[in-house]
Amino acid sequence: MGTERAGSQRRGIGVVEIAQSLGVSTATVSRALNGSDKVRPELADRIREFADAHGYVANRHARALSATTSRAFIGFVIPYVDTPAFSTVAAECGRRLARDGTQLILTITENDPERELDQVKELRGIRTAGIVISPTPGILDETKELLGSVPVVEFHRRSGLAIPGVFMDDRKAMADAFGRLTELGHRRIGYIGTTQDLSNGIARQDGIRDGMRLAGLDATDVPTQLVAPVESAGFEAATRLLEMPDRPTALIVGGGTLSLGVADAVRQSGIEVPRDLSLIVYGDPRWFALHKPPLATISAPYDQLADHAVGLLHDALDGTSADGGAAVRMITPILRPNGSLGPPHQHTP
Amino acid sequence: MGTERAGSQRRGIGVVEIAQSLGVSTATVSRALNGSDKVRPELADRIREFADAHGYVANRHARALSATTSRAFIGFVIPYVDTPAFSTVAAECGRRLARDGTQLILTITENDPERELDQVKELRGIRTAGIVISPTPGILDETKELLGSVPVVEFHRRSGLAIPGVFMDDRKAMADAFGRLTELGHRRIGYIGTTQDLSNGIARQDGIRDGMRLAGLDATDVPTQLVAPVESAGFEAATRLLEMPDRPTALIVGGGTLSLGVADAVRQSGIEVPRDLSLIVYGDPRWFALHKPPLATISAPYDQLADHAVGLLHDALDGTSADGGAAVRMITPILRPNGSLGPPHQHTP
DNA sequence: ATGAAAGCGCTAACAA
DNA sequence: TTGTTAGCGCTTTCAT
Repeated sequence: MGTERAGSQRRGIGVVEIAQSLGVSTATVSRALNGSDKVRPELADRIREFADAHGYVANRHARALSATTSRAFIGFVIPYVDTPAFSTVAAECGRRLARDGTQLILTITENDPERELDQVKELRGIRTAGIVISPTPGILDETKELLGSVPVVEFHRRSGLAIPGVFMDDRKAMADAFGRLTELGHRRIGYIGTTQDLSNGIARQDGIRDGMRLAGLDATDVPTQLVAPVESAGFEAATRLLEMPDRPTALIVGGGTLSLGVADAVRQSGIEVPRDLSLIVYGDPRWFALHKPPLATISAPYDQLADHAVGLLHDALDGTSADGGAAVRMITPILRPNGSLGPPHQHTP
Repeated sequence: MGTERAGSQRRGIGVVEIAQSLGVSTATVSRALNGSDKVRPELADRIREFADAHGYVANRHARALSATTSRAFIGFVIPYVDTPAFSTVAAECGRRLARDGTQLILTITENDPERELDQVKELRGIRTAGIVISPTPGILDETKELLGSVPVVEFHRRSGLAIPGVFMDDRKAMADAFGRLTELGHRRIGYIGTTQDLSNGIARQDGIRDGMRLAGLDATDVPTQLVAPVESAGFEAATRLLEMPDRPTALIVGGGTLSLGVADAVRQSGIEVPRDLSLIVYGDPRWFALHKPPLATISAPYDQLADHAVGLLHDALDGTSADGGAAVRMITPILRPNGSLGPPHQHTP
């Protein structure tokens, strides 16, 4: 109590202690520890050994403060961490960056532009070498300004800035899915998606429109429900569509969380899938494999996205990319057909 | 090209610039910015205004380097970020800590003790004020040593160190679930869980044993499969149990990922639930609501766990807790009965 | 190949 | 209440 902790090391050793113990200068120690080739190999080894033996851990703050050009940290800004679309990408990027000794700093905005601004400020305070971000729909101008001054890569959502990014080609994916249904003969197809605020909501609806056009259908053939991206909203939207007098013979859902609610509504309605209704949902196929029958899903290969994100980030850090043309890469989600797909059933009028 | 970026601020301003512009000392600026009450309010306001207007962001590294006692960072070490058991807790803790201006640094071990050691070292290098960790089963001695010298809170898994922690009382939860089945009349109950390596695997199996004892059953009544915590293993384990000549009338699963595989196997087996088999799985009820019928789940209230973790962390940081008795808090997962539960069906011998 | 010394941007004694 | 002056622990010229 109150007595200093006995023993050799109170708070770990630093370069000075190492230098003194070995009778060299701190400069030499620093060079050896950073693998400079300008140190006698034998000496360097001795220094590293000593450091290891004494559990030396470099103070990141000191290092970052003196060395202006450090890739010690990368900021990662996402709306949620409990959504696979974001968490999977975060995990993958973290893994890949760890190889270079770069530490990922994860921050969560919960789609709040104010929090987003705070986070980005904070990251600038940490002097992260770069930022990977999935911006909030209402991103603040001040945030944009801040982002303008560091290497940035965005994913899933667009900020409107001319910066490199990786995105899901949801438009194409939805058009493909729609096409699959029309090929099966469906002419009345319900769509449940998210509202326009969310940029992928737009793309997905655009995809549906593309599909309609291609099949020669118009808006009256495709009853649409745009709702908030929550489970209950999906449930209600599906219920509304299924209670229509002239109800659709197929349903496409444009959102992972929505899909859970929709699947539940379909189940409770007692409508038989795929005999009386074909169903394509959006999200992780593993989840929807539980459904009876297993549901056809549009699923996104997040690891690919992470790959590209890290690649673009490296380009941005190295200043490889041309200033003018911000690289944009698209990943196309995969349609996995399953037991929930079939031709429309002619029910008696 | 090559020309310095024109304009007033190259890399943002610092305390010196503010001090010079306002004709005060850096100390005064620092005090004003940190809300010290020893600055003339009017002056303080003027300083803060100026700082805001010029987009001042404190350099965290400099701050951390000079101020030894800072709560700027908390390290968070978990095996996976794409598993709700960890990601949900991380998100909650992050949210709660953000209120105090504490930044959470998330690191992923993937259950690799070497990576864990690296991460913890790294966190020490960042001089995080504390660490919240869900240790790997094979945690290294060196890691333990490092953890001994900072405020630490563990959750979900135990390191064996005498440090505060929050855990799920899986033992009790499993015993309760088992009890529910025996109350319904089941005398032959299959258990599918994870191997002993994972500390919660042990607790869950212990719970099953408690339930057996209470119901007067012995090991031969409870065919058990201990497997790796992956979906396919769950599928295979369930298949094995369901193909037994004297097959169980009920099944309990002790793991979220396992449960997905088990549910799938049950579906494919064609066995009718709950008529010929009662089923209790572990995990998020939303997932298993998709099943037909919706499955009874044992689900863990992760937000509560996060609450306690943050609480314990604060205690540890404040040195509130007595050195000897490391606080341990238990959270009991909730059994949500559902359509998958019923009395055993007497099938002809 | 090595050392001496000057910072990086901030906070914290100690003076005034 | 404000200013002066040291550092925090490291990297990095510039000498040697």
